Order: sequence, then structure tokens, then C-alpha cells
Amino acid sequence: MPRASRAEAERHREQVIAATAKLVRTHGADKVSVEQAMAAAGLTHGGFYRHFASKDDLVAQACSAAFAERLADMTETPEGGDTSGARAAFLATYLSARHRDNPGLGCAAAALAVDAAHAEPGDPLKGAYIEGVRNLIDGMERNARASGSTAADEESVLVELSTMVGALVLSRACAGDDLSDRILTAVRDHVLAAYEHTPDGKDGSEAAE
Amino acid sequence: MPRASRAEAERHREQVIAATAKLVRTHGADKVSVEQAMAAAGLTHGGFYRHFASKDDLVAQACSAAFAERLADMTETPEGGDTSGARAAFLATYLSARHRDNPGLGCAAAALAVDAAHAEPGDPLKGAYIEGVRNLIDGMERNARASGSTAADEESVLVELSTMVGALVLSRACAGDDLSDRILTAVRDHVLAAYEHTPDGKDGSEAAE
DNA sequence: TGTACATCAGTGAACGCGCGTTCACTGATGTAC
DNA sequence: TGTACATCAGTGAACGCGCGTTCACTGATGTAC
Repeated sequence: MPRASRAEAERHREQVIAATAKLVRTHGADKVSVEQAMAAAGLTHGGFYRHFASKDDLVAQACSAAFAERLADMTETPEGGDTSGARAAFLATYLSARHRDNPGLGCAAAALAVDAAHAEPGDPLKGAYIEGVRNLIDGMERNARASGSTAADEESVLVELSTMVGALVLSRACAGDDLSDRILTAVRDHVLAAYEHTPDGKDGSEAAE
Repeated sequence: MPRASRAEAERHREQVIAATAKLVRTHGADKVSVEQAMAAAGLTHGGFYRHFASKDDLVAQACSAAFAERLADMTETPEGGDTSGARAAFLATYLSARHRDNPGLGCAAAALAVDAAHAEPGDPLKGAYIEGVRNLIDGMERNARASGSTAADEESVLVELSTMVGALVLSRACAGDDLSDRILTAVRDHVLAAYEHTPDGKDGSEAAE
């Protein structure tokens, strides 16, 4: 494959970013090699630098892409029609065993938090992560307001996000042990219970995909 | 230094573990080299395998040591005499900028969660982490009961731990940005407010070191 | 208590490996006429 | 529309580096007598 058309090259670039977005959430930024990322688009590693300035550049773009995936999911759901149960369903899905066991398709804020924390101030990953979290918080606030929740202020959203991210991160770290499910269940019950006391709150505990 | 006495060798081993417990929380398990760990005891890397079976072995021991440090802190505080404000002080300290900015001296559950999540089932780090979290949860339950809290059941403790770990992890990932402080403050206010409604709850928001 | 010897903590060089990055090269794509 | 040429996406080998691990060696420590 000595020369691809521009359209093909662009598709390759997108494939590499999408694959890296998944790999990076599953294994961590340092465990994904340039070779693996390129192989995901059927390419060898040599052509990497025609697409990206550096590995850090790719990782940052993959981080943004991972956040964007989830944001698309979040804003999609309410379009279905019924907005009342959507939020409960979102929470139940977030705190499901399926989400715990598939970090590659899941929340970037949880999966990349430690990579972002270890990134130096100048690292593009840090910027991409912070922007992603900002957008995520905005999305949660909008959804909370749309569903008529009483807890739509920033503080409530920050607490809720912290609780959910913490539960997911801890349950992944304890995966394989009883404790992992107990954390997920306890937090899911707690967060959902808070919404049964809300105007149009519904029990969505079995609404996960 | 061609041969140290047994007592010296044992002290060296402890120094290496203690230093690694700090390094691993600050930079992540993969970013700490055998050479760095040994240098912390003034040694060269060659003698490493007289102390540890492998790097993974050292990391697992460092993980256990990191959890043990924190548990010692937790059980120490109430001895001071006044148990009522101790828990609020612990929470405020946990959610302080100081804790965020010094992961090397801080909570192992938060700092090592992602490393533990990436560890394979057989990896000794995973076992050490899970045991550490178990002990931490037990300690929190005991403290909650000792302070007469109404939320001393396992479920409440799991929710509280998730919230605190999530807030710390997110605030570290966003360090340098406004958002980082906002997360810490929001969650600190929220968690402390929960204790003002408790029998002997006191406002400990400024009790942090 | 002294002596002779075995043990073993620590050294420093070397190994093999995987990684990010660079580079000369290839040949189809894209463009200028 | 065709031709001639420049561009540049992708290849594969090579680089330098840091890492975990191994090993022959050193010489003080620990022990047996």
C-alpha cells in the first residue's frame, strides 16, 4: 500500500484515533504503542508521523474522541421521547457490570483520570481531558434541568459525577472480587434512590441496555 | 558497600518499600524503575533481586505499605480524645488541596486504583489493592460507629468512599484548572453537610491540617 | 576469645526487549499544462 | 482528455534509549570450631 488517496488517508487517521480511544481507556495511555494504534487501521508504524505530531498528540486526540463518543450518547437518549426515565437509565447503565467490564467503550473521565493526573501541565492530554470533563458536566447539568430535577446546580452535578466516577474506578480496581459488585450496587441504589424523591423520578434500576 | 549486616539489609529493604510506596502513588506503578527504588536506599539496582522476586513483587508490597500508612493515620486520630470532630476533620483533610497535591503521602485507594484495574487477575498488585480497600472500608465503618454516626452500614460507607475517591481522582486530573478546586469544595461541603444532620455532627470544614 | 571459612548484600557490566522516532525509498495520487 | 511531473501516504529498516533481569565478582559479615 504505497500511496493512499486523501480520502483513504483521512479515514485511516480517523480509524487510528477511534482505535486508540478504545485502547487507551482499556489499557492506559502508556500501554498503547504506536504500532498497535496504526495496526488498527491496517497500517505499519512507519507512516505514523504523517498523521500525528507525536504519540502524545495522538493520545490527546483519542482522549477528546473518547469524551465526544459519550457526550453523543448522552444527548441522544433524551431524543427518544421520554425524558423522565432517561436519566435514571443513564445512571443505572453507568453503574452496571457491563460498563465496569468494558472500559474501552465507557466513560473517559473515569478511564483516563489517572493518565491525566500524571500528565504534566503542558501535556496536550491534560487539556483534552479537562475540556472533556467540562463538557460532560455541562451535559449533565442540561440533562438534569431537562428532566426537571431539583439537583441541577453545578454543585450537585459535581457531587454526583464524583460519586459515579469513584464507584466505577473502585469497582474496576476490585474486579474479580465480591467487593466490586457490592460497590456498584450500593452506589447505584443510593443514586437512584435520590431520584425517587424527585418530582418525576422513576425507578429505572433495570433500564440498562 | 560490598556487604551490609542483616540489620542494615533489612532496613534497606524497608527503605526501598517505603520509597516505592510514595513514588508509585505519585507517578504510577509503571513509571517507577527498579533503579529509582533502589537509589532511595542509597543502593544500585544490581542487588534488587536479593530483596524482591520481581518488580511486580515490590510494587505489590509497596501498595500494601501505602494502605497500611493510611490505616495507621485513621486509627490514630480518635485516640486523641475527641472522637466527635475527628471524622469531619478526616473528611476535610481527605478533600483538601494539600491531599490532592501530595498523592505520594495520600490515599492509596485513589492513587493506585487504575494501576490495580489494569493488573491481571494473577498480579500480586491486584490482591494487595483489594485487601487494602477491604481494610480501609472496615476502618471507615469502625470510625463511623465510634462517632455515633447514623450512616455506619456498609452501603453508606461504600457510597462515601466512592464519592471521596472520585472527587480526589477528578480533582487531580483537573489540577491547574479552576474545576479542580470546585470539585473539591463542592464534595467537601456536601459530605460535611451530611454530618451536620447527624447526632453529634460538628462543622469541621476548617479542621484540615 | 581467636581463627578459618562459608555466606551473601551489594556492585557494575551486560543481556534482550519494546518503545518512540527518523529516514531513504516506493509508487499511486493529484495537479499543472 | 492526455501527458509529465510533483506530491506525499505508506513501507521497512534502523537509531537510541530506558527498562527488567541476569551474572560473575568483591569483601565484610556471620558462623563453626
